[in-house]
Amino acid sequence: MARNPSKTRQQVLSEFRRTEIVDAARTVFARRGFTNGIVDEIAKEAGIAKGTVYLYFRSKTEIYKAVLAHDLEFLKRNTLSQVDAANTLRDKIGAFVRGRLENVEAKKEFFRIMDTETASMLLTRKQHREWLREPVSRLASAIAEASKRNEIRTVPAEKVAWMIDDLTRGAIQRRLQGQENALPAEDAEFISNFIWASLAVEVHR
Amino acid sequence: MARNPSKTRQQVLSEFRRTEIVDAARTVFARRGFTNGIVDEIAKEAGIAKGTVYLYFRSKTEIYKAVLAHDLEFLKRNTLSQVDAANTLRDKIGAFVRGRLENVEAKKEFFRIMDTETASMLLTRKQHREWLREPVSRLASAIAEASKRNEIRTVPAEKVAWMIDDLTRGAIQRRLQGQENALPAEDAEFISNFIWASLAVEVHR
Amino acid sequence: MARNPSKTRQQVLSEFRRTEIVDAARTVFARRGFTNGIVDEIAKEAGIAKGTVYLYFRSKTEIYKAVLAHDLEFLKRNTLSQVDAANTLRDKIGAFVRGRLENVEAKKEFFRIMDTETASMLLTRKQHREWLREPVSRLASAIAEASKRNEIRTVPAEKVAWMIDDLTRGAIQRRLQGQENALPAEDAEFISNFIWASLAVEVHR
Amino acid sequence: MARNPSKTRQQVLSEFRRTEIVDAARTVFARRGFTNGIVDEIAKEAGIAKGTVYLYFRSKTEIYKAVLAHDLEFLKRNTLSQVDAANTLRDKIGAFVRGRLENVEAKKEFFRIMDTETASMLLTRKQHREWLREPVSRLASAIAEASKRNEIRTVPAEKVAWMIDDLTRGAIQRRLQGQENALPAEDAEFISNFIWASLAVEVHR
DNA sequence: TATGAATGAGTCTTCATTCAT
DNA sequence: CATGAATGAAGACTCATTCAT
Repeated sequence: MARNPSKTRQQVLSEFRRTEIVDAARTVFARRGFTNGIVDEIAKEAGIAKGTVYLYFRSKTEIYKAVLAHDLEFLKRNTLSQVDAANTLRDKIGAFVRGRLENVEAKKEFFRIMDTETASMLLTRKQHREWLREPVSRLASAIAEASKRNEIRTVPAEKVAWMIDDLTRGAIQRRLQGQENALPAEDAEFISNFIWASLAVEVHR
Repeated sequence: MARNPSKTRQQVLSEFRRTEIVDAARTVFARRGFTNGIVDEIAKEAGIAKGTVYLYFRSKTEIYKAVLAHDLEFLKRNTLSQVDAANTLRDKIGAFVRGRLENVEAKKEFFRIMDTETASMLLTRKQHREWLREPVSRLASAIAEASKRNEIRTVPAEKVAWMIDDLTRGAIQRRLQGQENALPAEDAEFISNFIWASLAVEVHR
Repeated sequence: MARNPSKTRQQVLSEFRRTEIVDAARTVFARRGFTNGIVDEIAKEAGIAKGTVYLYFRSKTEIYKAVLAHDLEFLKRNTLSQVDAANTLRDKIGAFVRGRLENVEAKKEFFRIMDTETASMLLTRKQHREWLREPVSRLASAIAEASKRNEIRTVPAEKVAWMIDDLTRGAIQRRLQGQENALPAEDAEFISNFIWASLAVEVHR
Repeated sequence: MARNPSKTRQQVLSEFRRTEIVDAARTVFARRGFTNGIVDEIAKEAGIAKGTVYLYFRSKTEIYKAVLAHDLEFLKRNTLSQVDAANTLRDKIGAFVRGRLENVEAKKEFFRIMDTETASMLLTRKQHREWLREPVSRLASAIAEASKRNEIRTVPAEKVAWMIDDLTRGAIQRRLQGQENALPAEDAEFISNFIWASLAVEVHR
């Protein structure tokens, strides 16, 4: 609420510009990919001049990284908070899948960028891990604990967590391609149930 | 088996060159992606001059398509034959997953190319479908039938088939990133079991 | 006359650059022809970088067209105004021939380009007609009228007009080759008289 | 009739091939111009392999020169013999103009090549002069003599001869462009008469 | 001789980045 | 800070010429 005294007017303005550029870049990169996404087009999309872009970013690659950083950070936070908010493993899995699928429509452009050759080529392995791996790890922990509590059968938690991620990614991809017309929530529900059915199976015996 | 007598020495040589170029291109595209894979580099990799490449392919794009066509065709045939050879649904699922995972080491470069934005942009939707969708559809049919025969619970066959594909792809990706050190067969086994556990569940009730 | 207030500084500068490039291109194309006139050479001749050329013209062909458009337009206007200013047919013929010959020295490069295979291949037939044909047609009309008024013998006006054009072009070519050392005016005078002598002949009977 | 003993079988064959190539080249150059006339296309047109072309000609340019040499030589001889065969100046002029115009249909390709930037750029000034100038000079001599004999008014013979050449060229060009549908002989007749009318004029007074 | 596959120099064109205003 | 004109390195593609067979 109170004006943060550490941020000067300049800094606020500067960050605002960076955000504008990142937003424009997201749109352009989603439309054309990294190589064909032209700086000029980003500038136009942002309503500024090409040169201005270079006042805020060292290079086209930096812009791209900024887009990824911003969006992956968002995705990470978002997923983490939703997973953390759920109490049972079943709900955590549901939260993970639904959380992402429900974001697809709103974050189409981001998801389109994510699955790109360039994305993985430009990020440090470390960065990539941190962003993508952390939510999965959180899920893995929950799985491990549930396993320990015998709520589910014994499984390699990490691996299963990644599999949940795989299923979610696949669903997202098909959604982006217009190959899926069910509601996101339904879709998520089905995936969660499918996973749960497998995990819970031995316990039910 | 029998030597095709209609193939002249020329044709054989010509096909050999095409193959050499496709092989070189696969390596280069896997290393750099489509845009950064320079024709000159492909030529060098193939041990020929740049101009020679253009004797066999009209354009860089055509080379890329040829790589995909060749490898996807292989993948399709391979998967189909293995799936068809299996008798039960459980085995078919196993064959699908294992068939792909066991290929990863040998076809690393191809799989690296596959998951690329460019791949889908350059292929006709028709081709893409035929290659990627057909094995999945085959699996879907088997699922549908097993469902009808009450071997598994009732599920949307197509969707589940795609999910199996998703899980396989994810496993392949982690394998390519060196994130997985289990044997492919073990990995495949786990995935198949995981799926089967979910599908078979209600029948056990 | 009045300075056009709608032209911004930018537009003026931009038009200036275009003109510079067109001028440089004229020189280069006259020296080497279209195919051998390299864009880089045009740029150097204009004292700018190669890339800059492409800020003002979409392609080498467009530059070439611009040269032709500019020069043919000038030639057309120039010829038309001089022909129109003359009162009698004899004077009109004289104006046509002299008008062009007197331009040779100043517009050497342009005339060198004009007689090129490429010139006609790159222009729309429509454009070509408009520029080259219109002055000839004007002359033809004058001939037709003079013929009707019995100032000259009866001749196919259009054909004779083209013949006057032929004679002028030939004279220009020889001039460009240094094969002619008479003054342009003298040369023109001789040609006009030669034509007039033929046209007027039956009237003298 | 008798076999020329100085020509070996080899030489005959060799000359035959050269002619074939020159013929093919004429066709291709007429179709595409020098720069766009590809050696490969010439070879195909001649029904031989590309490499073979280089057994007979050092370079593409040499082929082009050979085409010009052959055709200009033919044109020169043809014109000279027809002009020489005529007795009066009037007939000589008629022979010159008609001789060429009647050849247009048969030698379309050659005439199309002739009026090309490249033609003049590749020929030595000397060669060009010899071929184009000689027939004109012959005409000039006839004019000079007729002038001396008072059959025509006094004119600069050389210049008038070139003008006759100009008119003929113009007529040919329009014919090649399909802009003229009169018979060649009629066309030639009109031009000759037009010239003669001018030359004879003062004599008639 | 004849072939035609191979070569690589030469050109157009694009676009990330710089810099004078 | 903002601009957008200018730059030039980089890359796809063509085609005259060579050369092994």
